[in-house]
Amino acid sequence: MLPHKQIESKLQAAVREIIPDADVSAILVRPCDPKFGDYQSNALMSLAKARKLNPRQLATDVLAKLDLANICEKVEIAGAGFLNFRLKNSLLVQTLEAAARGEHLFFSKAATPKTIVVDFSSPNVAKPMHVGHIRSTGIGDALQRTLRLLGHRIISDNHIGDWGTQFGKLLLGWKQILNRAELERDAIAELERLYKIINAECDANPARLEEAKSELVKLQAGDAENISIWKEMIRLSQVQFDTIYSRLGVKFDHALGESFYNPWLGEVVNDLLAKNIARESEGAVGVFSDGSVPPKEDAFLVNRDGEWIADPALVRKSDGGFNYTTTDLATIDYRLKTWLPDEIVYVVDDRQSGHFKKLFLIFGRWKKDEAKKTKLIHVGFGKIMGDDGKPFKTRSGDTVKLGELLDEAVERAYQTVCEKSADLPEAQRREIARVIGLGAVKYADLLPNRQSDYIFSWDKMLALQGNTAPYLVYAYARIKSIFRKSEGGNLKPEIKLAAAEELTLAKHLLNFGITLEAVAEEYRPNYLCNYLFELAEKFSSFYENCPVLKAEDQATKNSRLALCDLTARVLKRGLETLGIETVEQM
RNA sequence: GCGCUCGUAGCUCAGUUGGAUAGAGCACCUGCCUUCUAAGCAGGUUGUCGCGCGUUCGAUUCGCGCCGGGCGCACCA
Repeated sequence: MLPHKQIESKLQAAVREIIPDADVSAILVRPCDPKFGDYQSNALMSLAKARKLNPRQLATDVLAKLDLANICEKVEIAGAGFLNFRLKNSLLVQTLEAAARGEHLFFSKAATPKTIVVDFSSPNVAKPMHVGHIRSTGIGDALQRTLRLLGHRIISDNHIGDWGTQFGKLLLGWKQILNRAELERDAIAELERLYKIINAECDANPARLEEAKSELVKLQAGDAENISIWKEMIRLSQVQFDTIYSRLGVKFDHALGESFYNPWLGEVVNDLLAKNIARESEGAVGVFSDGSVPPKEDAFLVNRDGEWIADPALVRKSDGGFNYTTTDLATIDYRLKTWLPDEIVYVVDDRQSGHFKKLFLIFGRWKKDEAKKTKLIHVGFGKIMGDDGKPFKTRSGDTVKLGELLDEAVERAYQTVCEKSADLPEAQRREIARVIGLGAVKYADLLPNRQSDYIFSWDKMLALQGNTAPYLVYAYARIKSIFRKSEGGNLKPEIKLAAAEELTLAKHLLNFGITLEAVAEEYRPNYLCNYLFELAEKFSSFYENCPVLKAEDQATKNSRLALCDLTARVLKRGLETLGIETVEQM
């Protein structure tokens, strides 16, 4: 058991002795400012407050029952009732040596593994993946990797947009203005061209819109020609998706698109109607307020000029077509029946928070018992803005295509590799540029808190200095360079810590697991970014001040080599968890 | 109008049950490559945490009000 878990567990036991009925699940310890110690707990102050006790007295009482022999130095009560813990050097060394022997890597698997469906990326058929997709794809992938690492059973599912009204227009375009040669050359660009032209025509001309609708109706009715064209569009899009995902190293267990759920949509609506959850209104079918909460908190009401009016979620349009709420309900139902998950996590733009709020409420009304067993979670994220504060576009007003962004990143990285490492063979420089360029883009997107909008900047996203992926990979490559020069020999799992930089680095290694748990708990990969950046910083400082291969004696050299190796392993594993590769040399 | 969300250093952003003297990167200045990769290290400068009130031993964090930005508000997803 990792030291902080031991402290926590002993602390909880001590609290239980003083206050037998206390809920000790919130009694936690956290890494803290080194001037106070290695770990801190402020939990006793909250507990004292809730029970109207004197916090310092409570801390004193708990401390009297707290036996941390062999774990910590003398525990101190500070301030209003903080407990400050300083690890015994012997335990720190033991923990590192166990890691050096391969017994752990500073994290432990979840005590109760959960089954979690992670729904992310969800690109649309016949449209190019653009810069916005980096968010859902990168965050979703980092989360599935983190949860898997912690021992959960993950089912990742790409809910591809392969159905919907846009296909009416696409079919019309395909039949009337398709350029076969262009389709061969760049299928997605050609499909996008078709859509833009027909869409503009439909806006201007109602007759054109009717034509498109009629193509859609034929598709929905199973018309053989339209089905065949539709399938071809999906196939062409899938080629694009596969190319991008392969470059990004993103894998899904399933890619059940919206169309997969078509067979059940009618049943869903009928069932909702039969159970009086939905009702007809103006020819459509929708789910309305059930009056169970005050209007202000009611997701199905909206205030217009002082009056509360219905804001339903439609599940069937007046023309008989279905809405995405219907598809999403069928999807939840399918996932629950198929995988029995404890959670379903949706990594989707925050602008859809209203949709998910309603969706989850409707599902709760529709399938009460199943809904109780499964947590439905919307992990939202902010928009990517241009430097004018508006949604990010290229100078010509187009969205930035993801493939082109990745190309640019790799190209910029290549320029730098050629400057810094001109002596490496070209193939190796290309490979380094690929890893660094893609890593820079992913890391720049994962670093900000996912909820905030951020301003896109080529220079920032492709930056190779500062708090970036290249900095982290560079730290890794420097360690690997040491080992290339260490002339073999087996690593000895014997650690001794003397220099301040060694201690700082060693203690930071121990916090890898806490960080992973925080990422999983709040679905925030940026915690891991910051942890790894700090690790690289602490390593760099160690590297400057503590010679490894030229250490003063053999024992120190062995110990430092072991520290280097552990740092490299955590960096590699951590970056891998963010979906970022490493190189041995750069 | 109503709801959601955001407002932290010159710029871009962090800030983990409310917690100790609010941090990082970029930019700017000063040092450091005849010792393991200078994509680096060491140090320096920068704040009414939008404003006000409240809860609390303690508020960037919670509540209320105001100001300012963004998003959403029935047959697109």
